[in-house]
Amino acid sequence: MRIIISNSCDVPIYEQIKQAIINQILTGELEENESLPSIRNLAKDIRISVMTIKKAYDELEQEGYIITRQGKGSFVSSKNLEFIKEEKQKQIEEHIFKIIEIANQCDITKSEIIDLFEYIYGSENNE
Amino acid sequence: MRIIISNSCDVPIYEQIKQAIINQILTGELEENESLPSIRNLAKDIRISVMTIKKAYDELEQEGYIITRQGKGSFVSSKNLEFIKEEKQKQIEEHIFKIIEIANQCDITKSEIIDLFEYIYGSENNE
DNA sequence: TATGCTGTTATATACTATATATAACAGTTA
DNA sequence: TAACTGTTATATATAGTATATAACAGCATA
Repeated sequence: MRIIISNSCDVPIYEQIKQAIINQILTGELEENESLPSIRNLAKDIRISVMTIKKAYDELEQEGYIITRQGKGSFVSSKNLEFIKEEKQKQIEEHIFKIIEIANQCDITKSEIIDLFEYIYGSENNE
Repeated sequence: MRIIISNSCDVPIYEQIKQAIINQILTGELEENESLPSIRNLAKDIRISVMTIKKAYDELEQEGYIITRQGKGSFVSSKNLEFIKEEKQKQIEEHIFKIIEIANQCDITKSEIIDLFEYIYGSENNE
């Protein structure tokens, strides 16, 4: 499993691990029911405490991304694609909230934001 | 000075103070060269330690929003508002890049994003 | 110059989140 | 039984946040 941890970053290690795994689930790099590395192995791999991995896995389970069984291991939970799309839409909504918050601070108008979006979208997607 | 602090929020108090003051500068509620409340008065007003106010003011000075002089007080720096607006626009661009990245992962279309934006913008701004 | 404002610095304490290490415990499978 | 899984408990360390207090220093003015 490819997970890169930054110690200089102010995001907690367990959070970085969570995000890396969520990302791999959402992109399909990790498939439904696929087993995750054991907490001990992953801890050894990326030279992190077992407890830190456990904390990441615990939160992933609580949020419904994985299922953990004592003695067996952890597995990507079998969720439908619609759920994943909803999760992504929530992420987009978070960014939109932040954009509106910033725009309200400095009189940037709705149409200015849409223009900016259209411009960036166009150059990103070669339209 | 109207500053509302939430203790239940996970954003540090000094950060909430910073954001409140930046907001007031950007909206013009605090004008250039206007004096800010003294750290002791503000601390008393909102029932917060002087040191916490100082930390907020220190960071505001480091980021160029205010100027502090021992014995005199703190003042809104006479900074080009256009510069600040450009900084904010860069922040918005970063969010747009991330939105497009997420959208490309799961076939969310440009018009779906714009619809979502219009919807959220409308409910946030009571249009 | 004395008073009363400013901000500054240093010290001590406290709580929480994060991260580590270690050991013992418990479930699963071969 | 052996060798994997995860779980729980304990202890320790560090950093960030927040508080309280006291002493120090600059500025303005009566």
